[in-house]
Amino acid sequence: MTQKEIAAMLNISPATVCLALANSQRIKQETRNAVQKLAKNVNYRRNLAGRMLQKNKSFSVGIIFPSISHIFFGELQETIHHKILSRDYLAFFISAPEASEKKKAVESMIERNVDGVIAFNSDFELLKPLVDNDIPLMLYGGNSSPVKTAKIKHVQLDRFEAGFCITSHLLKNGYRKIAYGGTLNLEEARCLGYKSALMQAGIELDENLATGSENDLESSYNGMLKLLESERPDAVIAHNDTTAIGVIRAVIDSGLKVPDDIAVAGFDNINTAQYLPVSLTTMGHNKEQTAEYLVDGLFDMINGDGSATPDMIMLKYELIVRESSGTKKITI
Amino acid sequence: MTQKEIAAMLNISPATVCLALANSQRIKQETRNAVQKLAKNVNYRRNLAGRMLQKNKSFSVGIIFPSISHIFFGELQETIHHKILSRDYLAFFISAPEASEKKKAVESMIERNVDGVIAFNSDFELLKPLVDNDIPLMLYGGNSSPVKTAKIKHVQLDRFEAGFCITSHLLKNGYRKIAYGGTLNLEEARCLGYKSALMQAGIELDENLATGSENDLESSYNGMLKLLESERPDAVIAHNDTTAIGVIRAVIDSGLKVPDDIAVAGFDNINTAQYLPVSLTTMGHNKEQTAEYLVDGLFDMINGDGSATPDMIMLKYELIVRESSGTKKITI
DNA sequence: TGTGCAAATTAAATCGTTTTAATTTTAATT
DNA sequence: AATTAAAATTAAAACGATTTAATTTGCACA
Repeated sequence: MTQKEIAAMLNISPATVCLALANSQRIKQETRNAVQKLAKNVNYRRNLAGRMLQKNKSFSVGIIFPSISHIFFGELQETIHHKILSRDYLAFFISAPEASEKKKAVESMIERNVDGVIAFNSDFELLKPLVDNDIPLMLYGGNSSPVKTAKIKHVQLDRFEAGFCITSHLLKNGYRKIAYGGTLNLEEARCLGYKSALMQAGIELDENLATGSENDLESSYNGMLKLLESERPDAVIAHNDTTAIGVIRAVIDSGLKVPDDIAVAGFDNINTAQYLPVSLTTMGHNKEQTAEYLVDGLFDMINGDGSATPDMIMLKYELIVRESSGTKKITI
Repeated sequence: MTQKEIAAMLNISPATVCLALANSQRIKQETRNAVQKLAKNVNYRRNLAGRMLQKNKSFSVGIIFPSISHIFFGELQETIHHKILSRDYLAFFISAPEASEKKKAVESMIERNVDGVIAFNSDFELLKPLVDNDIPLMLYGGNSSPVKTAKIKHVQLDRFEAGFCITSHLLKNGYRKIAYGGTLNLEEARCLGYKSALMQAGIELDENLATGSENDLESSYNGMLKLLESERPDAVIAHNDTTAIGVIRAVIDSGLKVPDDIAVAGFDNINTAQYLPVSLTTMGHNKEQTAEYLVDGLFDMINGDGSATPDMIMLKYELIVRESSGTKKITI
């Protein structure tokens, strides 16, 4: 059923139908009622393709994740999704771990005329085509854009501070031999914070004291098992909470105890963290607020000039101490 | 940049450009090359709105979940997503816990002309408008459709068997007072299997022996704490793995041990289940295979007549025994 | 130099909605 | 009844890609 057909049924013009459906004042109340009533009766639903073409908008936004199955992003997705839906928009979620997939995702978004994009931890270079096509872009983490446009906003995360804080926490509690659960990348702020805190305590960073694993469960579990064959750290800072779960399990399977033998901490404060049999010490931040800023900021750029929301915010992490990091037992 | 503009630049007709871009044999190789080369140079990207309108297809499918943040669905989503992407389609994921939200989601899908829908655990009645609009529908769980069309397929889950199996497992290991972690709904197959196994062992179902909680972490945690105030089951069958995590934590916080004092089991075998500090006994099934059937079946209906894939498959669960269910210690 | 046939190209319509500018209708005023 | 202003409606074009049917071009052969 199309507007044209409705028009024919009522012996009026398609233009009138269109305006009446939009409840325009230009159309007599009586006519509007008639159109709306008939539309309802015949189950009319406007065709978005036609609308998109005419309006040059798609009423959808794209969300590019490194991985949807990463629990933390799943949690964010739910909230983001909700806020987008309430604006009568729909979201294309794309999980694109690899650069080549990200590139393809970006092409897809342009083809589909998305009205805006939120991208997580992405290399700006890959997102550039969006900017070239004047598509509002909201960045979360990742490297910051060298370009300054009215159509770009950022959520930065104080990962240096977070790495520093969690390391200091462990140091304060007496742990000295603190390993990194994941790939120790000294280009990354989190790792720099870790290094900096160690240095301040007079401890030299040992690059071998890391699992070197990917950030999934299996890999971090295996990485930790392997590390324990040659080293015996008294604490581990995991790249994130999921990684931490793998690390803890490896400690247990090596016949050791968390936190008595080895303390473990993560990042993100995923929902399960506090309910784990060994609850998890972690650096958390407010996901609800993050999602809100991401979506509000994006729509500010889509519907307005972007001036109603800040161009950048810096998210602070907060230390959440739980069972997985106790106090180092002094062995005499 | 549009096809028309490219046509103007080359002094040929838009029709030729369109055909050349589709690499049609009808166009001379030489012309095709010229068009494709120019298109690449000027960064031409076809506009999907125009294409949608003409083809009456959207090259996108809708996925309706009860909740994206439910870890199990997150895991499925990743796989499904991947398989859809590889077909040059995009997916709208909608998380719609409430009936009203599902209804809205369905309207959205129709408006947007999705080429097919996968719906999880949904009441068929709510999905009916899709069928009326001839949109291929793939159902996972939920109540089965009373309608038989070439455009509907099902994945059924043998939840009765699963409930029966996990309960039998616990009974066999000596547990007698087995509670249900969640809302005991005797309309639901899982619960019926539970009841049936109990009956077979000569145990009467005690409807009070349930936490009565929702299926999120917090609610199941609180529900279990509450239950422990009045009852002391020796095992708990949780509605799913996430629920099980909440239950286990409640047991621990009540000063009891899993599985020594209380055994716990779940459903779904989420990725974390085997890595938890107390690894989880659960009823699992092959997610990869599930996702494959869902997507293959859907596209079989979208692009073909649906005859290449079965109209219904029944997924069997498999018992995975881990630490959370030990053997009941005999107290003399 | 035509004739016929195949190959290559194109004009024009279509998909459904929206919008602008123009037209028609209605009502009010003289 | 004529004039004018306001209100209501509408014709027509536009968005961009695709497709069908028609036209043009090229080439081989007589």
